[in-house]
Amino acid sequence: MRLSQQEMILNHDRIVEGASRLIRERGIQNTSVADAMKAAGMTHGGFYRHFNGKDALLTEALGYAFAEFLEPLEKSNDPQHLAQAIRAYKAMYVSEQHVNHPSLGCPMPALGGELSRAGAEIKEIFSTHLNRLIDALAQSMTGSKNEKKKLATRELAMMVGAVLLARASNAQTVQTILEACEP
Amino acid sequence: MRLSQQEMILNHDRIVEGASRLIRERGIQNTSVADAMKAAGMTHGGFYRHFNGKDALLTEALGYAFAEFLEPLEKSNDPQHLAQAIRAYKAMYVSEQHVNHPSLGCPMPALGGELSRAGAEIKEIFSTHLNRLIDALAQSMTGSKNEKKKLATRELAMMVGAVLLARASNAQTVQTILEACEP
DNA sequence: TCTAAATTATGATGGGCATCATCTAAAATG
DNA sequence: CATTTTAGATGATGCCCATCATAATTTAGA
Repeated sequence: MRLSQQEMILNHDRIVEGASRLIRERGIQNTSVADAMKAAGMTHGGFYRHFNGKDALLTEALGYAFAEFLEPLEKSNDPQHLAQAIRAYKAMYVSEQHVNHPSLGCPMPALGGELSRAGAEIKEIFSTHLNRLIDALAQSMTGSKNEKKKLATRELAMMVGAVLLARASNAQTVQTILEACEP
Repeated sequence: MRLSQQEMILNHDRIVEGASRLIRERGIQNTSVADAMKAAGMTHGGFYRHFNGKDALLTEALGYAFAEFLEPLEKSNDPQHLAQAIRAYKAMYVSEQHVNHPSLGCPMPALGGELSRAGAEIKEIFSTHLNRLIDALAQSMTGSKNEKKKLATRELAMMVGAVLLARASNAQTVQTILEACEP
């Protein structure tokens, strides 16, 4: 059954990518090792050839989820269209699409609760990517450097909170939250 | 072992209150029926005399947590000191104390993630209390009735997001979030 | 006082989970 | 081409949990 090294790397990546979707969709605790392996088309047995344990998978999957979700924002290096890209990104964030499809969405509202009880390493990863997102959003703010970062932090907190609240609310309340918190 | 009806009601309330603390501290899934009973000074056996199952306890505990957390805000009926009470409430919300002590804090950042996967009944309870909190905060806003509610919703989303992000962040990032999101 | 009802404790059951030992067959290596 | 290495499959182990049946014991009521 042995695979080539290339195929093993592909499998590894498929496990991480699938796990990043599953944990955003169902939560970390509701995603078993067997679930993650099945999503990659394998059985649970080979898992420990790829990762030391579930925590190691979580670390990689969290990083992947952030990278995937931040990519469209950080890709737009063109200062011409930066403002427009940020506007579109915010609108996407505070949208019914995002509320209803966490598996491809932001890891922060989806996993924040569980990660609050995680270890220092995970919190470090979380903080790093959070600050990356804040810095990206700050580019479209006005004021001093500190002021821009502050405004971006406030707005991001609002967007994260809006998605979190909307996901736990009934349909009617979802609408009022999204309308109130549109960028 | 039979207790008086009074004592049974007291026991029931103690289970609910303890559970509301445990689930905010550890999460719903990390709080077992046995944990909740032990917190009330009992063993797990008698649980099903009080509740149909874990879901029934969750329903009551969530309602209790909201009631307890909203009480200090809604208690201040005096329009004289209302503005001051709301100011103090917001400051308490976006504080290191609140970030570090979820067991007595707001259920929304603590449980939002898990509740997003809960059933309609739970989401109804969540929405009801969320709207109560929004209405309370809206009293200190200016503008039309709709505008006031909108502003309160935005600010509450920001506060909830700030606490959620801070709890999953490293110590340094906690500070920048709290400073940026202070009311 | 004595019987019956009811609350809590004890213990069992069945299911899910993370982890690991072992097996297999195919790729690396020489 | 022969041997070694190893990715993944199978299956077992031990733990935790929700739920429930039954036992023990005390209050409520006759």
